[in-house]
Amino acid sequence: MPVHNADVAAIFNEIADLLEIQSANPFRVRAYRNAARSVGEHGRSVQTMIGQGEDLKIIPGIGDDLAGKIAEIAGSGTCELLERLRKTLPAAITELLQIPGLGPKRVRALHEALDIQTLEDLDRAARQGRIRLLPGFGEKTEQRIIENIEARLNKSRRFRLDVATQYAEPLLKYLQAGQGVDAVFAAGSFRRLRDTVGDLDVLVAARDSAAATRRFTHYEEVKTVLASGDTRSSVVLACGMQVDLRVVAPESIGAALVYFTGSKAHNIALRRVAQTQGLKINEYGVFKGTQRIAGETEDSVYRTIGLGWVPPELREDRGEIEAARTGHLPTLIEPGDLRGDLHAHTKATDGHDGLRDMALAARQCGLSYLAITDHSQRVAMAHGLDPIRLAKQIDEIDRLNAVLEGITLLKGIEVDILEDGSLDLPDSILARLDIVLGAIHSHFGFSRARQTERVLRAMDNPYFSILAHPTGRLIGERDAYDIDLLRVIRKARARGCYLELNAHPERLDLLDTYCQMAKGEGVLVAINSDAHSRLEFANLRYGIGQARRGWLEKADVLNSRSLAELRPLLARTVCAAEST
DNA sequence: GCCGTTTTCGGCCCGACTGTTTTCAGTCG
Repeated sequence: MPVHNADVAAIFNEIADLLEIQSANPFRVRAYRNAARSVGEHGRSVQTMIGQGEDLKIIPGIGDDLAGKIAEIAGSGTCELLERLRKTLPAAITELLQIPGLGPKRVRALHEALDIQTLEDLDRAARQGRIRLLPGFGEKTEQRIIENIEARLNKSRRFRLDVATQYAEPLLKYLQAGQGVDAVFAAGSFRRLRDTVGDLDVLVAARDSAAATRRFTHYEEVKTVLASGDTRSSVVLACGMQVDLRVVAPESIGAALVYFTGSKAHNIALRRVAQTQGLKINEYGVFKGTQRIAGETEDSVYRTIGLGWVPPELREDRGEIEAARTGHLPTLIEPGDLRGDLHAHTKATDGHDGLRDMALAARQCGLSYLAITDHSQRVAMAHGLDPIRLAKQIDEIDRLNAVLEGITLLKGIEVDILEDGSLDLPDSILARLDIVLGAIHSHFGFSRARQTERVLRAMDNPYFSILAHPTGRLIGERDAYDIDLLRVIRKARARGCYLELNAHPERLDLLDTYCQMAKGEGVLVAINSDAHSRLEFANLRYGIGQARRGWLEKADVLNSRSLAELRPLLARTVCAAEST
């Protein structure tokens, strides 16, 4: 049974949760969380590494013990420590930690005092008013628990794109190796590079559909077969993700791809266009009466109804049909278009690697400049920089730039935007930087008006360059804070500053629709990795995907500029503010 | 449980906020 890095990460996270509820050494807990993140984001499969005799300890945060546990998980699918912990605490108890406001201490108290083991137990106890009676709990907490459980039940489970990728890629490879299989494609939201994926849609072009279907339902990660017919089948994988398979004849693959890539809205719009021309589109092709006139390729489908081929990322019925008809489809940004990265951390704060390693890794990814933007002092948990430590880092970067070849480090900061919109560091030190990212890391609950004013005021600072992760969302964990982004975008234009599209797959923030909005307002977007280790520049691919969904072209992206072109664009911030 | 240019032990993540209290524990980032 293949074990993916995401599986190891899930086990380590569960161990961390259970240890925390048991009040274990917090540093031990953190070691498991670090390891979960590190393994989950490691570019190479740990199982493959073990198979090839490689040392797991090259992964940050993995030492002797955890390397052993990874080997154990890779071999058996589980871990003795986890099994032991599950015997002392009910397995479902970790899901209680998902409820905002409930941490390890309260979960433990709820378990010990009221024998609460599951979300259902929790919901019942809250509605019966039993929780408010416990020491340390009150009416407000009880009410919040009820609300948060409701919010949770209404959300169907979706997988983050990077997690879905880890499960999808091996499955696609497995199906491709089947006998008589012409081609295999992922379709649906996965192909459109949506930030999360519900069900995975897979398309197989094969003559013998029964054989292809059989191979699919016998995939070793299949837990449940929901349906299994000649051309269509659905399964649930061990990880909980549903996969829908459709097998079509090779001559229909183009039409099937269009149909199963969607989106639904895009398909409806396409069919409407066809209808006006007396044509019909379905998953088998484009038809004039009963005669099939296209369908082998996607391009043939679009061309036959008078449209240009639409990149999958644009297929949301957000204007792409009209653009395809009039020849105004954008030439979307490509991974190779990025010349630099404007957001990265080092071990001076919460990153894993030093300046030099980060610089070399960025160069390795084909980038020619990298902004070092560690946290500012307010983010105490990350050991944020105060003016003295930042000044030291500035000097270090100067020294390093003198010897580095093929890459330039920019001096920057990810400075906290404080409650009143002021910045967490004095202008005297910001003035020495090449770039200032402003970011919100606290008070997510402000009203829309207050949150918006806070950010607008921050942009008044003449050194402010880029608003980092502009909505603060963490996919599947925390909603975006309430903010009027159109006003923010217009302010950015007036002030000569920019918005970030944070490429980390748990953020992908700016969202696609706001990218489109920024583009419409003439504000450039910076696609940044927010790398916390030298391995995380690979995340830029997810940022590019989201940018493409947001219609961004090379010219719309700040860091598609060469360093020489970039510098005046960053300098303009000061001029623009001073002239206002 | 990891890590190491004060290196094999002892440090690692601490300030702010909330809701509960009446001086603070728990949670969050």
